[in-house]
Amino acid sequence: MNYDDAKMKFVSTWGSLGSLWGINKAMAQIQALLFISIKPLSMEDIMADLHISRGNTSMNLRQLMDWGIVTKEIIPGERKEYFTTEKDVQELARIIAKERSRREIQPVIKVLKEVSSITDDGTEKTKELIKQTKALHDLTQTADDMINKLVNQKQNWITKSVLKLFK
Amino acid sequence: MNYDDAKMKFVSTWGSLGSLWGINKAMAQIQALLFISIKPLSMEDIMADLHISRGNTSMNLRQLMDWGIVTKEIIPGERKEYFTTEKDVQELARIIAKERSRREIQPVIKVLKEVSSITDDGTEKTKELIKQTKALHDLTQTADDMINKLVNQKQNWITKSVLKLFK
DNA sequence: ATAAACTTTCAATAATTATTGAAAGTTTAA
DNA sequence: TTAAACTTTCAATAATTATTGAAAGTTTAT
Repeated sequence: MNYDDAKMKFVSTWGSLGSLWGINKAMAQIQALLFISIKPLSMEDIMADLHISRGNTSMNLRQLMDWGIVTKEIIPGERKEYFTTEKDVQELARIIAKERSRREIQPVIKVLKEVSSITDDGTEKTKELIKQTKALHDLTQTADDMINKLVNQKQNWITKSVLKLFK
Repeated sequence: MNYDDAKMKFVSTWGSLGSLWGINKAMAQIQALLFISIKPLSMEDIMADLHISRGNTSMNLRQLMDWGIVTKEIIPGERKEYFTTEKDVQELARIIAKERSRREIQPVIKVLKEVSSITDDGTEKTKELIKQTKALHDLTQTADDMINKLVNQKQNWITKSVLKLFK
């Protein structure tokens, strides 16, 4: 496999994986492109490489910046804006996990807490609803805590040492 | 909040959360409904409660069974089929994590390995592609291992003890 | 102040994904 | 074997989500 094939394969795989980390295809592809680029890219560069429109590129770059994954780079003497992505995978994972937690997990935890806190009217179905949503709340909360704590460790040794525990 | 409101809120929240664990809305809602039900439900029950068609119910129940989350229950003397879901959240999490790993993470790991194994032609861009996809491969692999190992522990004490490590 | 170079916005459209409903299929009871 | 009771399938349709492209907006240089 040559460079161009490998690049294409990586970009499109990462793109279709977007759903796994909760973003759309174009957004994931732009990030992938920047991730393996050796220099900042302009909107033109991205449009040409990915064959997507200017509007699409602009909107998705903005979203990536909102996530804190991509930043504008000003190149002196250049009129165009250039973009780069976080290049360190650990840091990337940290940002993504934090954002997903904030955007998706926290709201669900809130609802689960609410639902599991209704007053017990003594009926079996109410008891079951409370019991099950409480269990889900605890699990979600625990998982969320773990993800955040794991991902906040900047050093890799923690990951390794935890892994050892389970080997 | 009364029982019916709480039930509705839970079912619809869990439904819209479907995307987070990679399944569609109806599928997640059916699972949610079964999860808080005190007895197995028939297709009719589910259709009526969720206001969805017979075809939709049938297809999504089949998918939930493929995932291994829902099972058919034969009730003696009854002609209809009844359905139940796994009620233990830990076990539920185990099944879901395992399936997602198998369906989505493994294929990506495979591609990352492939791409990061192209022959180094000495150019800077190839070096960068190899370096970055390798880093992504390692991270994804480590995360996948951790998820699987954590989730395979049936007892909750492991989770608690890991958590303590990071407090 | 003007115009060129560039970016953003957003209504229209395309692509994708979910849902329906009715016909075909299956199982059970008599 | 027939018919009633039930489930599955799948082409048509609806709903949702992503993408385009051109007009409007912004910035910079002269």
